[in-house]
Amino acid sequence: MSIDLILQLHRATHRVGLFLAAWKPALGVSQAEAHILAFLSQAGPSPIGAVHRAFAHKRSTLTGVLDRLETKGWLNREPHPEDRRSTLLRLTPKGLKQAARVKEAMGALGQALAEELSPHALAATARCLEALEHAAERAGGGD
Amino acid sequence: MSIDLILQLHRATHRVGLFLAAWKPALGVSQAEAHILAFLSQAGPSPIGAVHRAFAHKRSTLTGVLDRLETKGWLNREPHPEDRRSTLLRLTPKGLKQAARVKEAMGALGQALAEELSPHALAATARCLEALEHAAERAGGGD
DNA sequence: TTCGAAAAGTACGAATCCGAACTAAATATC
DNA sequence: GATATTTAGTTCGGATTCGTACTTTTCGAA
Repeated sequence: MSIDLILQLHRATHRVGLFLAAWKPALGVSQAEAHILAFLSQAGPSPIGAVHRAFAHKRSTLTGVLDRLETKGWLNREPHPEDRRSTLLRLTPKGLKQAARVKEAMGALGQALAEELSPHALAATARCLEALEHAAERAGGGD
Repeated sequence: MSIDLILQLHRATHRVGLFLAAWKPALGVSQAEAHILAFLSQAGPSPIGAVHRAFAHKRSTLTGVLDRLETKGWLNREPHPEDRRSTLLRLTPKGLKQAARVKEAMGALGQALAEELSPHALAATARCLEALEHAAERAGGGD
């Protein structure tokens, strides 16, 4: 029964958060901040909208998180060269260093996962999550 | 690479939230409230600790959510007959009705999922999420 | 039996997140 | 070419969540 799958999804999400919070040496970032650091370090400089689509945060939430990251000196907002409405987010060297630490923590979790599950099972899960996103989006979760 | 899996997990979680928020007729409950209603209607009267373990919310968060549900008349706190430290949560008839609506919405999402994925893939995902929980918990996410 | 953890919850202020209204630039329409 | 719509992002006040400290009860020993 797939209601359980949804409940399980949320439990797993919370536990990932607890794991990152317990990581030593302490990361000193909230979960949302960690995600955005990891995302930007993989995707390179991106407009805010791309981050929004990547995580489905509320836009106003994103503004706040980005403010915090900018205050900490981990990223800069710069004008988008091709669209004056838009803002480009770029990690600073300090931000890149911090992102590396975040990815290290996430990688450790991935490592632990890989010890328990086959690559095939992991790939199946990625597909399932993707399908879940699509299903939720089509069925009414625009924004 | 499994960092992406973690980022994807959060995106999927957010999208499920958007789906539930967009459900018509409106549910009028937050995500956390919806989860707890669904859980209690499946598990029956439970102590707060069981709900805590089921979702890995912070305990203080749980107190607030339960306060809201109690104010709305959807659940009661009653003393646990066998442990005077503990409190038993019981859905009221109104709460059960509300839980049924929540489960209907979740079921619709599950339905959409089932159209895209085989039962086998869903089962693989459930196992993977379980492994993820265990990995995160063992590796440092106690509470 | 009594004393020291450990477990179950709550209280409260701080941090975070969200909804609604807003500005500004790009695009479509007439 | 003027105007309406869409897109990108922010602001602000309220709702939610969290961290820390606290109370009460239970359990395990000395």
